[in-house]
Amino acid sequence: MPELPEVETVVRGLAPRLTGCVIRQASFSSRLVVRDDFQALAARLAGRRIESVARRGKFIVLRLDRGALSIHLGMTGKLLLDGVRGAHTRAEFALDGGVLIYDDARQFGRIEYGEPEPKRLAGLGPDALHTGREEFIDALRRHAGRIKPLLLSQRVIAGLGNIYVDEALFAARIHPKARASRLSDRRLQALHEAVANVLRRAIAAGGSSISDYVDAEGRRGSFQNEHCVYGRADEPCPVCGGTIRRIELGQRGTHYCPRCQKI
DNA sequence: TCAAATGTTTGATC
DNA sequence: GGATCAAACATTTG
Repeated sequence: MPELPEVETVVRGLAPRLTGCVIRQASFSSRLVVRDDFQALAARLAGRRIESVARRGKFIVLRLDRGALSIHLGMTGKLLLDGVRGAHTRAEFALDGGVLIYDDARQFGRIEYGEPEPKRLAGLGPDALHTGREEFIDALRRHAGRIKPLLLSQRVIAGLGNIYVDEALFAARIHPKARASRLSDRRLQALHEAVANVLRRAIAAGGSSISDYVDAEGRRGSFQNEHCVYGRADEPCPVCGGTIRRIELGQRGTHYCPRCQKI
């Protein structure tokens, strides 16, 4: 569910409500989501003040008066302000300004604490939304692989997932199997613009809700209505009228227009 | 019953 | 060191 635009939407909803709040009590119930000792982590968090709420790639980062907490939503994670606890609630944070519920059916999400920050964040590449043209091109050019798996790798560029990679490649008219090292400057510039453009539009729409993504207040996004290729196999291409195809690439469903996107 | 799902990690192999 | 591929995690939905 959550790629950069969805995580950004959640962070924008949380930041004004959480900043300055104090964590009164934390509790956890999933060994998969929380790998640390529950009691020790709860003890560490109790009494901590939330200094800021930010996004890095697909991670939500709560900077505390000591250390930082990162929350990755995985595939089905939801972070709900004053939400209702349910069968898939995996963590709860009692704050002086409300309750924050972490709900995650598949438990692919992760909650980690670190000082000064969780180790996981160190391996992230430059953020897809805040990377300049030069840095973006440079990050991709260093690799010989196919462009789609590269864009999905969070070490190369952080924040993109299956939906927005397919949409950006379509907008830039680049075939998902194209080799990054062989794309011209012009085409990589077009890709950089397409990535920024699709992400900005998706954020403006509150993200994409394909199955169950909701923001911190439980609201769905609407960008799924603007998808050109993702989830539209066998439908006509909005640009050329050809048929959108779905293939498998890097173990992920991949959608593209064979007429618009040539290698 | 089977396939697919907005993600990431790990290990084998070339 | 890279790149590629498969499998794994666990659950829901069509």
